[in-house]
Amino acid sequence: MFNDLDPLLHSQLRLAVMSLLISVESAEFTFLKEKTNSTAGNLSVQLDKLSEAGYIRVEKSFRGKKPLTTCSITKKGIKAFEDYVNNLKQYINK
Amino acid sequence: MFNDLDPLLHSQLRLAVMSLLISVESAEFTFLKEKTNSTAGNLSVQLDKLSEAGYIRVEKSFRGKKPLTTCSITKKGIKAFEDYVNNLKQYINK
DNA sequence: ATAAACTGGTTTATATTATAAACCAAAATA
DNA sequence: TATTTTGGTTTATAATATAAACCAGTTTAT
Repeated sequence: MFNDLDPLLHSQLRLAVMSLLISVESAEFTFLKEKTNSTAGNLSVQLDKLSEAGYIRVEKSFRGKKPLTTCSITKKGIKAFEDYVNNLKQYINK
Repeated sequence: MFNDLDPLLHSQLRLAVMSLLISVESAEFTFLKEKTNSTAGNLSVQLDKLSEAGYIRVEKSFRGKKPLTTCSITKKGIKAFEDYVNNLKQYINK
């Protein structure tokens, strides 16, 4: 009846991040921070979790002299997101 | 862009309970326990939270000699569930 | 009749999570 | 050169989810 929801994705901030990343090639930390309306600290932690799960790729570089963190979704991440959405439908389509 | 998701509903077990209750007049504790595959303790706690929020009504009676807990969704609960589902769509419709 | 197991839960403790606050290095600005 | 801003990370705290322990009463087996 109710499939389990991937706990990693069943989190408002991480889900918002994945939702953004799934429709772009890559996104910068500051872009994600602004779009999700999150604090930098919280975002940093959640990106780590998604990254450790292999759902996203996080690349650190520099733009000019400033640090630049760029994120992109992985194949595994896309699959996980799609599965999550499918499972979720069992809960919300009465 | 992303509306906040009601934290009370953004919980696998509570969401499953609401999902069940929205399509029936009322449901017994044991029915909810079985359908959601939850432990009694966890279910008990989560029903309390939904009840305190005014999202469900919990009635305690007896069937024969055994205690019987019966739950039903309230108007407020229906509204909250519908709002939650609508907000959620922003996250999952890329 | 009495012990053992089961029903229908609640309460309490613990692990996990989310979030905020504090911090840091470097760069830009006043 | 002091102050603020940028772009974050780390650490501490609050909130949540979950499991484990418990409880009152009932049924079943001995």
